[in-house]
Amino acid sequence: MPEVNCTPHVGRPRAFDTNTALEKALEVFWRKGYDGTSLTDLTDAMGINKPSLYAAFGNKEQLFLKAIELYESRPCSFFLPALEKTTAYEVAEHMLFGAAMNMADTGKPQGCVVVQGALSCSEAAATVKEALMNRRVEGEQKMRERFERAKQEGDLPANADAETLARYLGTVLQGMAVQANNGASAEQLREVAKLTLMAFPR
Amino acid sequence: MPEVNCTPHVGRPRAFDTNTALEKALEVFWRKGYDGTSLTDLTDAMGINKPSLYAAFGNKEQLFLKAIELYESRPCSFFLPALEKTTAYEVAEHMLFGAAMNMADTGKPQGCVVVQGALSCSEAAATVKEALMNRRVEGEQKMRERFERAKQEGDLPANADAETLARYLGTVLQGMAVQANNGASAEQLREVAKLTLMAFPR
DNA sequence: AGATATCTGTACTCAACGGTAAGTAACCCT
DNA sequence: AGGGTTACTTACCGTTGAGTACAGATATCT
Repeated sequence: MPEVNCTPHVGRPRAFDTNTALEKALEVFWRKGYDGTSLTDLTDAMGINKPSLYAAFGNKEQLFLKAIELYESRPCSFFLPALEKTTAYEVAEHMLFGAAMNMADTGKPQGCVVVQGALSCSEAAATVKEALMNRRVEGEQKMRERFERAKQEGDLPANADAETLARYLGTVLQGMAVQANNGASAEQLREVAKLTLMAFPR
Repeated sequence: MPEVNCTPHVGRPRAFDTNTALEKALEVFWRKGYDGTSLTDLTDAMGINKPSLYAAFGNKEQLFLKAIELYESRPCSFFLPALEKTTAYEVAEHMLFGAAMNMADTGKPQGCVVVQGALSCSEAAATVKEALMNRRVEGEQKMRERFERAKQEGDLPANADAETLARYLGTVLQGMAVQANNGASAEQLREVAKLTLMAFPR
């Protein structure tokens, strides 16, 4: 896998930090979506020229995919940490409250780039759309597996439907992204989270 | 308000049906989003040339807004009928099951154009994005008012939080739109609907 | 110091974008 | 039948889209 941050030993050194630039690109894609973002939007935000962008990241599509990777691996990401809680209920709890805080964070664009980056899009964005869809589906798959484990460990009843519980949570999380775009506050999303948990077996 | 379907008595008659053309435009916007849809996409689908489109609908933005109006007023729309059910629980039930059927309908684009038409978008789409956001928020407002009425009528407990219940339902409905885009079936969405209703007071 | 390798900025390509001018075709009214 | 009005078709406008050629700049390696 070609590393974004590999610094060659020869030649003129890069005048910008690729990770910082990638963060900037992520923010633009997040706010404007893939189709709504132009290369000019990107280069303006990243503070570089087009040839530098192409040399460092390939093209618009690859830049987007790298930005998504960054998004999911950032320390403030709540998804994977939530999965590691000790019971299924706690997993759901941390997932929902983490999302509430994260998606309504006013220091970043609202919502979730994996949801809103390319939900409906042009044919040119088909690859990107599919990549995002796969991430959403995989996220639910991980929750499902976690809940199946919980059934074996006994903290979910044996008759619980792990698949539907995962899809239910996925639905609320994705809905929260839209809510955040509607201007919902973190507190309002927490209220939704509490209500969501009332349908979750404990 | 200028009516789309006004047929003047003089001059050459229109060679296409404006409502049929609007349906076609709606379908394209629904699948591709506002930014992802080009005028060529539209004229191809509508079977007309650009000047006809501009003469009949104004411009791309106005065409989109008219398509949304059509979307919400279509007979298959489930939202307003659900509001008229006799109890709050039945309202929620019909809302959720209606959405499950509607959004996963394979005869149309998946999801909901009000959610995915311009969630993240360019500055050129700002007006359209705001219009969609307002529709989503107004939908929740209508649910909230319906639930407040239900409290007075006694079919919701007096201590129920109408606002949060409405936002909860809105969140799940919007999440279902994303789920449908993920490829979720109507049956899978119905399972989510059932689970959602478990948190709803009856 | 010189050769080599990489990055940067300017200036460009060409296609697609949203939108329109102008001439022709088709209808109603008198 | 002819005038008035509206719509359709073709060809175009200027702008912006993504992507690149090329020359100059700046580093390491020998």
